[in-house]
Amino acid sequence: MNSEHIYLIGVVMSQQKVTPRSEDYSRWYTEVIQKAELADYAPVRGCMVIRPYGYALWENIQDTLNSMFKATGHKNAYFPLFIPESFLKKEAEHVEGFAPELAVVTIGGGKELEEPLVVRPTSETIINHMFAQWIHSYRDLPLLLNQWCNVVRWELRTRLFLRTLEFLWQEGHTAHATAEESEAEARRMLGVYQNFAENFGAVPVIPGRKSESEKFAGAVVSYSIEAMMGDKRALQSGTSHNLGQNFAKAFGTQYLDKNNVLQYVWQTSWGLSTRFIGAIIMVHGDDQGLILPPKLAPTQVVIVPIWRKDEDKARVLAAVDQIKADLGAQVRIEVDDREGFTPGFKFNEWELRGVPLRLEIGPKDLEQANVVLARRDTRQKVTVPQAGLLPHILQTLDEIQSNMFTRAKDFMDANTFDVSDYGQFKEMMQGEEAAGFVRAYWCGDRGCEAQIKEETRATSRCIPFEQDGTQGVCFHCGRPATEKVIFAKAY
RNA sequence: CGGGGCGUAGCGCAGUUUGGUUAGCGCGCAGCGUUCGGGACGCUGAGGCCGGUGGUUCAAAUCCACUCGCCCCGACCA
Repeated sequence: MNSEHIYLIGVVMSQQKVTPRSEDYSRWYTEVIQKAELADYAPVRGCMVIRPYGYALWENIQDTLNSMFKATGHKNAYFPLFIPESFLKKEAEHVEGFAPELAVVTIGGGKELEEPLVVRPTSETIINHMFAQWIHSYRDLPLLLNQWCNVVRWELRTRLFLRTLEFLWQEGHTAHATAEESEAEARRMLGVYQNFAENFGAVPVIPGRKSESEKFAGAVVSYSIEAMMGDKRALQSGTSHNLGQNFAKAFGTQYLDKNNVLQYVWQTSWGLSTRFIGAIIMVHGDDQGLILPPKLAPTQVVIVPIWRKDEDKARVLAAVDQIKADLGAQVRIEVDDREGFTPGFKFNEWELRGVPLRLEIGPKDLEQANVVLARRDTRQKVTVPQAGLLPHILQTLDEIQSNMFTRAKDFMDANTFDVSDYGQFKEMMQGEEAAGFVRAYWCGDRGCEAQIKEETRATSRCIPFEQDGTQGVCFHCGRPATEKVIFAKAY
């Protein structure tokens, strides 16, 4: 490989397109989403339109998770949007948890319905209703299903991708013969999420158990992966629940075991939603806009051809066609040959849209048989020969992917603190700015957590699996504590 | 649901205090020409139920009443 010229791209710009993150983080967030054309506001409050670019990102998330679920033996199915209201009421904690945020249909075809239909906020109930009919024998177990769908939760305060009235997700639902199996399944699927988040989204996460008050309504135990956003707030990026026999008992989901004894099944459910797109935006983005991880980016390489005269144009575009033919099968490419936009404009636009790698090619490059590659993550430009371009690009995309993860991991680690003094914690959590993650001994008591939330607006995010095995005293109430917990301000 | 703010072109705004003829500016959009290696420029042009309803008036974007919607801040959340 020839000597590569490396230089940083000038940051001087004639006009600021996006509000800098340091100025107003949440404004930056909404502006980036709209300007990058990921999503737009819908005419209904709290709802959003996912635009083609955002949906392509979601499709890549779906494809990746789908192949992971296939590898773990899960099959896709689809259950109805409408759930009889009475179903929700069968599991006590479940109703209590979801009642305030249900959308309910009371009229159909112009007539008042005999029984109102709930628009699914999640599908445990209707799935159990069906499981009860499908499962008869231990031979029917385990039953491992997943569905991709939309769900509706009538939230008060909404944010694009993070919390909208309707959102897209996948929900896995499984039934098992033993408590050990359902526990193992819940943990296994959280592992799948961690693998996905870290190795595909380049989003480092802390896997752990949810506290009593943060756990899913109707679960015995909830697990989650927690990620740190660019403003040091926490975002729950995926959850997995061991439902025990709670729903099985409410719906009579039973099977005959080997001894011909009727048993309730043990269940799990787990979900990852379009919220994860919010995580990608906030974990990686900078003041230029999005930075998408190569493995999930709808476009991995954008080619910007540059020309002055018509004769140059023809030659440059011919070279672009050749490059496209060489790379096309292995790299997701887009060629930006729009007329009437200067190269500089296009550079900025594709950076805003977060394309990991840009390839510039113009008359000067043709003479030398070179191209210019510009990395989105480091904003470095290098000149490389056209010969051997494919392996070079593939390697660069790998480097970007791992650099993005490392950078995010370093940020999270640098903003995670061990604290034992509650006064210090309170100090840290003061003000609007989030201080990051605080790891502290905590007793696990519901009331204790409620007080902490009241006093600091921080909540327990998860009790990490990774513990050093030592014991201590609760940093808030002083009672004995066996585990350290992550506290943070959360989305 | 309580407190604060805002509705004028696709977006951002001016005009409203003190009513007056054809409602303006920037960006964006369309056409043409010159440009093109880090956000180019000129000319021409399209685009408005001034959130809605009712009232006052010779006359309402402007004054009055009601109403609808949105945004921000406080109690819930993938």
